[in-house]
Amino acid sequence: MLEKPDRAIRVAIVEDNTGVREGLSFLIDGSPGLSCVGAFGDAESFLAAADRLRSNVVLMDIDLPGMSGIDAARRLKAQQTPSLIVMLTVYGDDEQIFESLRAGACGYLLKTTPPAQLVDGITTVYRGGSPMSEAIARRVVASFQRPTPKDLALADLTRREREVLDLLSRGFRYREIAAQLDIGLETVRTHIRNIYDKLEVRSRTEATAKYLGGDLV
Amino acid sequence: MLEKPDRAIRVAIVEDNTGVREGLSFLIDGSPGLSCVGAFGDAESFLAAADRLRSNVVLMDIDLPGMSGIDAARRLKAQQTPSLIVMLTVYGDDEQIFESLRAGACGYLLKTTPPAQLVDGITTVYRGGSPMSEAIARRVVASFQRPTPKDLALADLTRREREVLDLLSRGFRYREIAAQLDIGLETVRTHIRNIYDKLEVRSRTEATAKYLGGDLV
DNA sequence: CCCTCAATCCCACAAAAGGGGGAGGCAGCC
DNA sequence: GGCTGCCTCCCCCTTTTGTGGGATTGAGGG
Repeated sequence: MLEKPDRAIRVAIVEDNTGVREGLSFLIDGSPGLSCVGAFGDAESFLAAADRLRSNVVLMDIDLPGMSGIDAARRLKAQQTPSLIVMLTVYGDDEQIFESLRAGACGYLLKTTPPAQLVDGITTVYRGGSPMSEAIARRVVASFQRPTPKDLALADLTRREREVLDLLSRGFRYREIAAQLDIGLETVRTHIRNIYDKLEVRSRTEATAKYLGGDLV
Repeated sequence: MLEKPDRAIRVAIVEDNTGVREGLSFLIDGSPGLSCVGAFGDAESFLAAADRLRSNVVLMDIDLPGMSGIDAARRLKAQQTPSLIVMLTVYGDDEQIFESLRAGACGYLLKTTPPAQLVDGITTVYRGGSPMSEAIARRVVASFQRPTPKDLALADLTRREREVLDLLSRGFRYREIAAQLDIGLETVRTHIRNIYDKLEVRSRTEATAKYLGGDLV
């Protein structure tokens, strides 16, 4: 039952707007090397069909009637189906970007993406890349940069204290830290007390949270 | 003192290999809209000159004699100079990628990047994007996805145990956890023992690392 | 009814961590 | 020469954790 050339990248579409959906389907089938193997108006019907589709790439809208595209991505990942998911949406707010990536999306394109770049994005994700609209990529990258409230406090730490804190946050015991730095256990304790003073914390876990910038508490 | 057209993107290069450095300089000056305003063989001399360069984009090698490109990026960010930093290196290991991004890099390109895409990357980062080689982008995106080895172990935890683990990972003491859950201290201890058993860890920090999916150790 | 399991609590002991104090050596600075 | 900051180590003590054994209740299933 071959309807399409076998080597083409099998693309599925989940998009509730009929016009957009058909436009995408048309674009994909009109692109050499790409084949649209399914187009769905909601996440539920897509998930129901996902198994037999054997799609390589899924273009997923986020704002769908019923289940959201993000939840759909999560479900798809939970299944055995190893599709590459590219979110295709009008929203570019941090919340949805990071939720999507956590849910397993490999790419994130805005609907303003020109057709040629959309096609390029599909081949890119299939090649092992992660297509993202420019502004999206910047936000993703920016998320790695510590907002630096911690850097201020951490800036007061001496070199040695930083070393100790680093090891401390990795879970090493005092004696293990002492061994690694080749100093005495009491010295480690002194450093740690000074670190706690400067960071205004009272335990290893709190210090780790501050060090890693994770505002856990 | 205008040596170059004023509207060109001012690009600085930090790269210890002379041949590569000159090649990059040549490429940039030969690209319309780009101007190489400085090329340095080490981080120190670049940082010393950074103020007067007024570069918009810095192409930064990582493996340099003396200070590493990552440290240089950190320093540059610490200065007031608001240059956009694009790492350009042969290394693509996770450690260096994420350290670079944390240090403030806005892009990460491998040296295998073709000249045309390199030029494109410079304009992209100047436009507000974050150029990354395909494999790099995928790693960055993948870092958001909980590797889910933890989910498997975590799946065995009971509802109560999850609650305790969550509080435990936030640094609360046993008695504080007990108070919040309105149970006895001994019960908390029992839960924690069971959690440690199931997660196969022996300390709070290890449990936290597994819970947060952060492979700290 | 018996069994399992989650959830609760208890005792005891050892190891680790946290908090107070003090102190010496050494480098750099005024 | 004094002063300061960093690194180093020591004492004593309390609190918190980790580990070993238990036990009881209640819900749910075979």
